[in-house]
Amino acid sequence: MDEHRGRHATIVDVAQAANVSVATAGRALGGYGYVSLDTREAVLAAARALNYQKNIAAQSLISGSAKTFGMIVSDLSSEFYSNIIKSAVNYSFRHGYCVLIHDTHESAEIEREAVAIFHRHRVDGIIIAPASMQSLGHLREFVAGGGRVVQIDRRLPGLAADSVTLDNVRTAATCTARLLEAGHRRIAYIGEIDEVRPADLGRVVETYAATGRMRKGFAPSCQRLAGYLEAHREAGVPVCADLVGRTGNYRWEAARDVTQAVLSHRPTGLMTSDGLMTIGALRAVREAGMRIPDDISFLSFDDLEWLQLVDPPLSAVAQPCAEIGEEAARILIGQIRGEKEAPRTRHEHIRLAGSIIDRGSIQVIGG
Amino acid sequence: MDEHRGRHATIVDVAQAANVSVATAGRALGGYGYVSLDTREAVLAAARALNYQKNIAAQSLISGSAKTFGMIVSDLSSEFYSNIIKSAVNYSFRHGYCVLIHDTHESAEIEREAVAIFHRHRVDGIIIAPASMQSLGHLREFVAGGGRVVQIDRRLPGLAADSVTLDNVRTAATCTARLLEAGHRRIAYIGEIDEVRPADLGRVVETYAATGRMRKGFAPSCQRLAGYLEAHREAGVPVCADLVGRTGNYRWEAARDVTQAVLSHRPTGLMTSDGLMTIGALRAVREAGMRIPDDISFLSFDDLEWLQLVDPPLSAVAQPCAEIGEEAARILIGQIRGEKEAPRTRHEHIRLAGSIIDRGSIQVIGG
DNA sequence: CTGTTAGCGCCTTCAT
DNA sequence: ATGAAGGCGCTAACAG
Repeated sequence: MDEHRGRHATIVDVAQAANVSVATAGRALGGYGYVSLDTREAVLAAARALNYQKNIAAQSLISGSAKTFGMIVSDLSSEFYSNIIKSAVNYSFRHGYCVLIHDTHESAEIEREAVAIFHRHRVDGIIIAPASMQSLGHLREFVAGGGRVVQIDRRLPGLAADSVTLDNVRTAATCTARLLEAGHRRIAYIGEIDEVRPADLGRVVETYAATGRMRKGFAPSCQRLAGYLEAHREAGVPVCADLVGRTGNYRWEAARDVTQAVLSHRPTGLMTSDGLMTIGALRAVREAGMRIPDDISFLSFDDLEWLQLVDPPLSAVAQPCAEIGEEAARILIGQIRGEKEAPRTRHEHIRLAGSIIDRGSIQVIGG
Repeated sequence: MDEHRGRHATIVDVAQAANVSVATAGRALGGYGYVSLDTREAVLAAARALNYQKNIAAQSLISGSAKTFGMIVSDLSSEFYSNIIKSAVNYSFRHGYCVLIHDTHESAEIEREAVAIFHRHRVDGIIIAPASMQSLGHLREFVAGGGRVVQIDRRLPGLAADSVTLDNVRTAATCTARLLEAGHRRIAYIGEIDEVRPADLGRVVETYAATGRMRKGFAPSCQRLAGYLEAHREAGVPVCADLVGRTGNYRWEAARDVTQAVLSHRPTGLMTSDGLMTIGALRAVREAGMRIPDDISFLSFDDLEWLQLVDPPLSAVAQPCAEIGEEAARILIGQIRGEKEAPRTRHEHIRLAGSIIDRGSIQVIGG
């Protein structure tokens, strides 16, 4: 009658068309149990003729799995996250999983909502770049209720869940070492560093120089500062606190202003803590009329597409986005497979290293 | 026993905890039918205590709707699509829908797979930027089976489905008019234009000049060429076929080479057919040692983030990504609402206009 | 206002 | 190798 909508063929329809029982049709369609070759083909033919598509909701009700992952990031359209999503989605699909996605705009409240909705969809796992260090109750609850979680990019220390992150300290140290090896002795670092109070910054640097110790902090810009300091220490090069620029907020205008100030202390090289800082720092360098790499060497943390399009192209350290996405999905699938008995108490924490893309913006100076 | 996984509270658990029947619990939880205030609160409290989350799979089995959309694009990580996805996802969530996503890398085969899987998930609709003009059988079948489809960015003429696209002709005409108004009489256009054979290009331009008619073609670069020609005609300015650069493929290196050749015909202004062409064209302009906007005015079709970061910043026409995504989701939701009886034969085709972002790369020359 | 009952589409024993 | 029957978690008739 009025079945112009939602008139999907069911396994019953297929069974009737093929003159078999629903059980047999189910076996042929689902690839389980015993079915004779002839019946199987008859069923498959009937299914094709009816354009039968298995209803995953029904399957999920029984199996408990919707063959679906949820993915939550703070900004879906950023070059970084969209690349991670792309690889995670592709990997998941190749392994039979769909991906539900959501964007929180860094709102913990929206994140909590997203987790709840994914829970209602009974996703087989959530890949998430947590929006907040504080509010993680919803994730804890999800995990406590048996939900699988893999954190990416950011890792909550208080959450019992796997993670795939960049090794910020090591990668920043590698970057710094590259500049040091090129002969630079006055290297500027521009970052948010909001976990360290402005008044404490000088002391942190000096303490590190004296003891080789510092609280690494959780924020990437702090961990990367640690790498910057470590590389100096290993090379036996003292750090001048005036060369560490702290914006305190996440705006490129602040990075421009801070860089402008730092430039007056005559660095010969400069590295940033991420792509946004790169924008501000580059602008300040240009406004100061300095030429890259002749007047100053430039190394961007985060490799964004436009870095190869500016003049001159800028060297950068690229995060392994594709790997991060794949690893996260791989871990989830691994968890699902390996859950015959083990209740899992230990967690996997993968830390990947970034790789430097050399575009010639680092000048080698007199060794 | 071994219920450390998947031990989700069900409506039965909640009903028992609240000492009511499942039906009553369902009514309280689902917000339908009559429930007294006291019972409702008791049920809700029990649900909260058990961290009950409704199983959407079960709900979907009855209602026929999983409250989910599917979204398929050819490149999830492109600035263009990721912005569209972001807005579509946000709009959908705000209206109670989740979004499943997939990336086809322009493969029609993967697209067919994605549609099938989304069909199995019984999505309430698919938002898609079709990968191929030819292969659309899977979409036809999906629509024939009662599936809802909204096309974005690209529109298949042979598909009975709504669409949200950019008005390429009008937008390109606006761009061209902007250059013409600035006094330019020799405006280069760099595009893929692969639907027109190289040998035919001159004839197409001349035919248009003579008759005001041309086959607009389906590919964006051709429709935008049409707009370019139309604007010239309206302004009474003749087009020189030598200024129309055809790459024939979608690679920035080709755009660079073609632009290099076109520059020898001394254009005073240049516009591209999209972001990739912009990369090649910009490189050619730089390599030719020409200064923007003094030696040549530059207008990019597609506004990418880096255009404001190069020196000098480049003016561009921005596609309304956020609007495209929202409109697509809005149409889908509208379709769902308006399907009491109407079997829908007419379809909605929304064509949005791009807007020019002026960054000063267009020089006004002697009027 | 509340409880009982019968499915939605599929998988899974258990017979045959 | 195949069929019959029960149930996953929820909603939608019905009664009461």
